[in-house]
Amino acid sequence: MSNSYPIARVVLDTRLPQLDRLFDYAIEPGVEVTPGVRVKVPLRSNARFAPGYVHSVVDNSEHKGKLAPLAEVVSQAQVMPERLYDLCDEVARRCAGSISDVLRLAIPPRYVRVEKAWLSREESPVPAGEEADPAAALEVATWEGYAGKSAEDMLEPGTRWSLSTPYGVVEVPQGATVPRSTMPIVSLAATALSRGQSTIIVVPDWRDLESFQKALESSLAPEGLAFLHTQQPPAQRYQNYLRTLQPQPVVVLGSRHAIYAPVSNLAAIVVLEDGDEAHREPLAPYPHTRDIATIRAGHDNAALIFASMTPSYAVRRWIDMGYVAPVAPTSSSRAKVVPTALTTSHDSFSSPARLPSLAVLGAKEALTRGPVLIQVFRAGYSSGLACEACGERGMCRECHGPLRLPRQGSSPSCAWCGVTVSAWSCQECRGSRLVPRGQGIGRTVADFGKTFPGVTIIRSDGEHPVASVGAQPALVVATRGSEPIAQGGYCAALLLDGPAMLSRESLGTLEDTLREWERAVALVNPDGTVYLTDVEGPPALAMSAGNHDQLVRLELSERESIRLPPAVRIASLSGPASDVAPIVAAVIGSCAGVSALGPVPLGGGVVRTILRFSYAQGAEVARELKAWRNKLASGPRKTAGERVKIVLDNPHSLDALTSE
DNA sequence: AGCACGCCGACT
DNA sequence: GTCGGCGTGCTC
Repeated sequence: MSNSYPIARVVLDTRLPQLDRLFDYAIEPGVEVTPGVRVKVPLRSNARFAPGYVHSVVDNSEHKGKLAPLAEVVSQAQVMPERLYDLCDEVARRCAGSISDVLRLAIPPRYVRVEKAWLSREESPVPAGEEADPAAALEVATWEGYAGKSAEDMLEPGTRWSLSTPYGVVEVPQGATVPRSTMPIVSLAATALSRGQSTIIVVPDWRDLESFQKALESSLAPEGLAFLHTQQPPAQRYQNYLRTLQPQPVVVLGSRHAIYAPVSNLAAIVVLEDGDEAHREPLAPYPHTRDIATIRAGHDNAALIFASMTPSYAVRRWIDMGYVAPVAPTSSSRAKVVPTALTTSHDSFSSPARLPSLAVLGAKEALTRGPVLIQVFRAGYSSGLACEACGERGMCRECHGPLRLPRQGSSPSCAWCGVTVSAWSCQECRGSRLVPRGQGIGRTVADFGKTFPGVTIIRSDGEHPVASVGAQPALVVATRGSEPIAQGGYCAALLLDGPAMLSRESLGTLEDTLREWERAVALVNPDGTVYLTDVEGPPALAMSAGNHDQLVRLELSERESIRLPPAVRIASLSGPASDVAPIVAAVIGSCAGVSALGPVPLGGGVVRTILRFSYAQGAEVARELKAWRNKLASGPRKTAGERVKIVLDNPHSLDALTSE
């Protein structure tokens, strides 16, 4: 079979930013090449071959000069459809990164046996269930009242929503208990599926994966489901990826990478808890699910749904701008939240379990009926400086960044802009001495045993997570983010270590803390009580009222005035000072209104500068940063290996000196 | 990254 | 006179 279009435009799978463009190769007679297939191409020397994907097949080339022929067509599987290339291209441009880096996140590694079986699937008989209605019986996941919105309204193409998920837990037919928050999302996905359309659900972590998997499997036929997550065995991941290439509608559930699943008839993208750090990709070019989802919803004209107990700062900002519309359950039954101050004044640091008596009494009473959750903060967090007199955080006058002591006995300096503070005075109380803040208190299970004698204690933490517990009375001590789901819901919860959580030295502290509290509250029965211990002021008021709007708006307006994300966009540049400085100077020079924080020395001649710019300037700044990065990559080899690392829009860049 | 081309010091 | 140092630049 000869080819009428003899030229293949190829995107190379390489880590070299200089090669981040399409290359033309001649297709030799008799070689069958279709867009999206994996190929091997010669690069500079015939001896070496680079892997790549065919972007398109054309009949003429812009390239002056002789075209080398494709070395090999790896397989006929069209794993990079044009729509996926277009999505990855825009993601790369937004992050000032290479498209091949993004493609590497989107397309799982090839697994030959799986691919061969998939390519010959037409020859194998269709499974009996395939022709059955994929959106079979939906008894549990019915659409509960959402302020006059129907599931159909939410699936309207191009609409954007912030969906407040309901509290509590619910039992699915197979007997598993899942958070009730899964229900409206499963219902939306089922509605789309019954109309012959696909949905992508991206969740932050393994607990949500498990819950949603159970909820989806209890409502939908397995033919209509595809799971894509990072901890999957490679064969299974590739199998499910290939499944999403098929035209049949599907509900894709997964972590970060699932957002790229190349389904062709996308009705909706659901991002669960977009404020969770796990939605940021730790590999270059560090895209965030929220941003990829926004780009993709635009490309696919799909509905975009940010589902969470409480909106993230970024989504709150979009709500206030009118970019997304908030929807909340008509009737929400949330457990009562009672802030309880410490009533005892004994030495809290040596006390075995530093608990207010009201909370202890409440927990003891609840333990006669069922499980009680105790949420604790994991030990070891970055401690900063605080006013010795009033405990207020030590902040930089110039940019409101956290103050650090670079060396013992030296003057404090700002971790964000590097300014050294010679004579500090507290803005709250005029105190003049800064002292290091204390570390979190490591509480042991044995400590709780003393306060609650004779009670079964179950521990769940990041290293040894427990997914679910039964309905029997037990004290479930869990680090934040590792709370098991209790059958029938918890009868009560104690949220401990609030002060430690809130004093974490990070831009995301309040947002993260509110989210982690609410997710614990959501696991408690609506008729249960949550004791928020030792927390006062606006956070305590917001939690007891069950409404964070005012608190978050206040925080956002402050960030607006001091130019911090998400009110502005940021780019973090770290690397040798001799490389960072000219980039910073050039970007500031050519894009009016861009300002820099830093450079801050990171040690070893490496510095970091944060650029701040408006959303309107984003595309221009990203383009310029990418051009600089490519220029440096092909520059003198002396500095290679420690090139400049560019990370866009990661508020974490502002957190610690050592991060990134 | 590789692997070319390219313009200055000690060698058969 | 050449052989070869690796600085700079390109890869269809």
